[in-house]
Amino acid sequence: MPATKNAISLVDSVSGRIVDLVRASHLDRLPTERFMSAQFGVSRGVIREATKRLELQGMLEIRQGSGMKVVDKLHKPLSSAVHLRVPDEKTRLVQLTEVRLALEPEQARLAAERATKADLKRLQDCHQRFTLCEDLETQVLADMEFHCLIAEASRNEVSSLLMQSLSDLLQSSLSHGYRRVTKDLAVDDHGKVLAAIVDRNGDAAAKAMRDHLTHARFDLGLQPKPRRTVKA
Amino acid sequence: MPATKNAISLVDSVSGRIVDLVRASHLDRLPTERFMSAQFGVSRGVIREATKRLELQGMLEIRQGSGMKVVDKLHKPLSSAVHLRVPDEKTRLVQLTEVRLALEPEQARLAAERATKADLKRLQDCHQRFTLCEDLETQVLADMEFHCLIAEASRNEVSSLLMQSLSDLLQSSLSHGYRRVTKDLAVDDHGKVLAAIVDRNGDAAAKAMRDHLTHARFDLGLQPKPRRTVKA
DNA sequence: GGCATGAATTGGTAGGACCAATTTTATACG
DNA sequence: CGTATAAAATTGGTCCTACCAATTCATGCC
Repeated sequence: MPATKNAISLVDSVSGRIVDLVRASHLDRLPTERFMSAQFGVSRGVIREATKRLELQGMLEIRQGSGMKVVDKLHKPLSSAVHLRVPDEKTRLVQLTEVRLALEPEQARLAAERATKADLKRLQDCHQRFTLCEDLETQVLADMEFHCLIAEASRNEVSSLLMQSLSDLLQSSLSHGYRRVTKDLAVDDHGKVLAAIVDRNGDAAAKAMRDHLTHARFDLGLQPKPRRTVKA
Repeated sequence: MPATKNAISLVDSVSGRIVDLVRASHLDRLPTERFMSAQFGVSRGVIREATKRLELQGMLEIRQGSGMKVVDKLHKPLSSAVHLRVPDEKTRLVQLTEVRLALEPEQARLAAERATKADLKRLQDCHQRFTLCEDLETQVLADMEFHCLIAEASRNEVSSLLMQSLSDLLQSSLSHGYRRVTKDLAVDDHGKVLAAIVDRNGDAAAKAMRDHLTHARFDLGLQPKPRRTVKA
């Protein structure tokens, strides 16, 4: 903790205690600031700073007049970090797509190996929703949901967290006119990914996902950077 | 912003203004809380909450009595999110390694295509440092630095941000006795990755990195999950 | 029972006081 | 003049009280 050499600040201590409380109690709402201030024996200011920290970390949603709700949106911090690091939307989309091309074929491969029946059901339901939906906003949501479900089916929580963050970032960009209307190709591609997962064929799932993302990149008007031909 | 329906909170507004200030001025230190409170016309409490947010986002380091230093550690939030989501260290390491197996070969491939002369020099210097170092802590640092430099050389900032976060998380685990002493193999593997990057051979770089990470996984005693043989 | 209004509750903000850690300044000594 | 030490100033951390803004709950009316 850079703030002190040895002593831990009250805000640090209290935020840790709130995390423990949330984990131990499975509450869906936290007590009020005033109550916790009395219970923990600290000022309301310290509670505020601690709870604001947890809000930023995606663990709480805080509403004036309404209280604090416990949520699980731990992917939020990455979304904002990426936003801060790469403020330009086009650049960000290019880079996110490259990262997806690395990550998602492996997610699909692992999903083919690890998906439960419930995972497959969710994927199939989502695919059907995507196939049938008409408006752009619902398309974007179903499209991203399909990808997040695959990440979940891979049984890798870090990967899933990354995918949720990427999904948030992508939804913003895709809703801003970066999407051309080629839903039918995406539906076809998703179908191939899903079929390979259902067949437990990891290689096919990875290839189908790679093909899909390559199509999506073209669809979004994002060309890969030209290959360098000069030696160092 | 869940806190209000339409109005943006002062903390939100002020934190945005501080980000703009940091970006516009290239200051390495921020003015004091009291000064900003007067300048922005808000209470010190609001400044505190705003600056604490930026500290958590990896943009500031705050020290009592000393002031606020502007830093660029935007990867920090992901590190803590992963820590919150996957508290068990062994599980986390398994999952991080899987993510690395997806991400890093592509980073190496792109680095082979995009690395500048300066990138290559840094990689070579780092590799030499790794080769010559003796103590475990320096090994871990040089090892992770090599990987982060490759991510930087890929010219993808999102990827680089991810790698920095993964590196932080890994350093913690690797320093806790998860590492067996097989530095020579890692030096050999890094050498192969570097040679492929220098040769501008993306495929070879990706393969060398995949091989390296496979070795590292074995080295760390992390076995892949058994393949499922049952159809859905 | 549904709707409108007022009261209570809960988070948001302001400001002043005081404490704790760091930096700067002043003083003493060789 | 240079160095070490102490004191003062500065800067972040915490506490308290008061008041504002948004939401929820209770009450009254039709």
